[in-house]
Amino acid sequence: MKKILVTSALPYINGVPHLGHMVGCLLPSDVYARFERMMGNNVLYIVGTDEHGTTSEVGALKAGMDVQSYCDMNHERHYKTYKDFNLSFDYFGRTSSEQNKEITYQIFEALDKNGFIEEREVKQVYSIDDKMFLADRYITGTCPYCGYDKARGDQCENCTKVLEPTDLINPKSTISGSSNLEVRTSKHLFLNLPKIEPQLREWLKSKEAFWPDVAYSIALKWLKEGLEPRCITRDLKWGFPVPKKGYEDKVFYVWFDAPIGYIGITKQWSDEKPTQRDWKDWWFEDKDVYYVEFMGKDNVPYHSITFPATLLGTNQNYKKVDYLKGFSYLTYEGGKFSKSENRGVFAGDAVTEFKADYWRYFLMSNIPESSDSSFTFDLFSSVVNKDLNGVLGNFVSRVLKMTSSKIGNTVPPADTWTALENELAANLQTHIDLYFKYMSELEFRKALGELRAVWVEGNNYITLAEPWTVIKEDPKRAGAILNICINLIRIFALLSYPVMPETSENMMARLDLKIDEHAGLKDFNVQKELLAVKEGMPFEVGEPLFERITPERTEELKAKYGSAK
RNA sequence: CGCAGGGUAGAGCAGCCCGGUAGCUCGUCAGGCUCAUAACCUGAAGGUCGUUGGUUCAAAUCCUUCCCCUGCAACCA
Repeated sequence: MKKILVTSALPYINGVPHLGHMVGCLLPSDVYARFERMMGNNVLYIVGTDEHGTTSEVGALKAGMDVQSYCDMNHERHYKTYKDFNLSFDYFGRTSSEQNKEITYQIFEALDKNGFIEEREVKQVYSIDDKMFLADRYITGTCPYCGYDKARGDQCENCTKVLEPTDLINPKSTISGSSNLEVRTSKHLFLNLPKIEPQLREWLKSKEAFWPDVAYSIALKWLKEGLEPRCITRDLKWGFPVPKKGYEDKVFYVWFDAPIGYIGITKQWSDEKPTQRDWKDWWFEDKDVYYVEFMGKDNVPYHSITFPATLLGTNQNYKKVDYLKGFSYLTYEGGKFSKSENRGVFAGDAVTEFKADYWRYFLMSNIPESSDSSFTFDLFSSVVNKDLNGVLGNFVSRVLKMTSSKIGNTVPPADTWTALENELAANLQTHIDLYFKYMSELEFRKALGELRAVWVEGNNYITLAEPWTVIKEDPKRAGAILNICINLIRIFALLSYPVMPETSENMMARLDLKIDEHAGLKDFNVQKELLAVKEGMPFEVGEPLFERITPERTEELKAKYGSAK
């Protein structure tokens, strides 16, 4: 039994998660966690909200709330959304927790003691009316190059030139609109990445053969361009106060404590049952843990460079990522998801239209693994109607309805296998072996392709075996064929569980069975599994597993979610 | 010359690392079946593998030119 630690990039507290966020880290991490549990492994799956930073402060200000209550409220909102998608995390924590504070301090002090922290003076824009330092992007003005009047202090969106806030003509705070700004000097702490680089380089090299291209090449790019010391403190109120003399009025930069949040949240989890759980069993290199991280490509530099460097710099043997699964982006009907423009499907709305499993299956089978991919309702409808209804749902329906009407509502007896059953078992075993292989290698598109191929084997078998013809001459043989088919339903349910947990439970319930979510797929052998549902066991036909999506409904959805450019 | 990823049948993807009959799903067309959800099964048509030049007996695959899409460019997360 392997110990597998799974984390998804922590969604930022302010954001409204859309399908792109779901598919870009949260959903695949859940599918993987469920799969590895089913394989009998000891999985710890950690998610939570990333809460610090200017954006929450500003968000709270706009909502007229204090930051803590604002984050409390949004934390609940995120939690509910992910529960609606059936994410099976062991703990949904917060980067603002006491536990994370404790670990952040511990790591910081180790880095400081080891000489990886240095002081530097930084010039920054201060807004006198807002009484705060402004991050570059919270300053707008006219671009000196192209004259665009909404250029941000970090970059002009119009001409794409990278800017300094001081380049802007007529700079203003985007928070209050005030132009009462001045440049002030402030002392900050930096993590000396160049000093850690040799260790980091060596560690990263060991991942080259294993990580997906998207991840490794991005990490390498940063090393090639040369690392620079990275500022880890901010002049803000909302965050962990810096425990160092002269820095009492500053907090840690959100990107310093956010990834440490994986550890902090694990401690939140273990603090709930301190006699049974220990975060230290998961977070040190000698604990024999396999650690897999999921994230979008924008997050890769932080997880492949700065966070590992932070951990390496402690010299405390903290667990670092073994496999970094980076994803590209999902675009929406050819453009970007945008809450402000009301374009795209947001996670909360998605589950009001269709149950989570529709989205889970669709997103996993079209996950942006090698390049960006596009969500369209045409494709969504096609996948739901073809794969879920036509292939899987229809198989369950035809088998149970036929058995019920021709034989009765108990499982008919099995019989000696013919060449047909032997061939079925052989084909299934081939696809299932590949399914397991691809799942454990985190090749989701390929894995989902094999899952679908497994379902097709069912329809293929029943077509070739023709129980509707055989029953006229040989009812016993027809019953044996249907016995195999009912066993196939159970097998399909077990295999589909990581992707579509609700549907799997529904399928199993029809056969009066339950899913074993721990080890249900361990030592899976088709020959044996095809005999699991025994003669005489009762079953229910039930309603269709999925609803079809009509062309009219597809058009309605497109209109409702703003697909028109 | 900023960097990275991508450009393969009408659509969406695999194959590229380790050159050697271009594969899968949807869609289209034809056939089969009638247990089932206008579904299921089988077969066919459809591709000068973005572009230029090169290496090689042989290039989607290796090197090179240019073009297009996406993301990043370190104080937004």
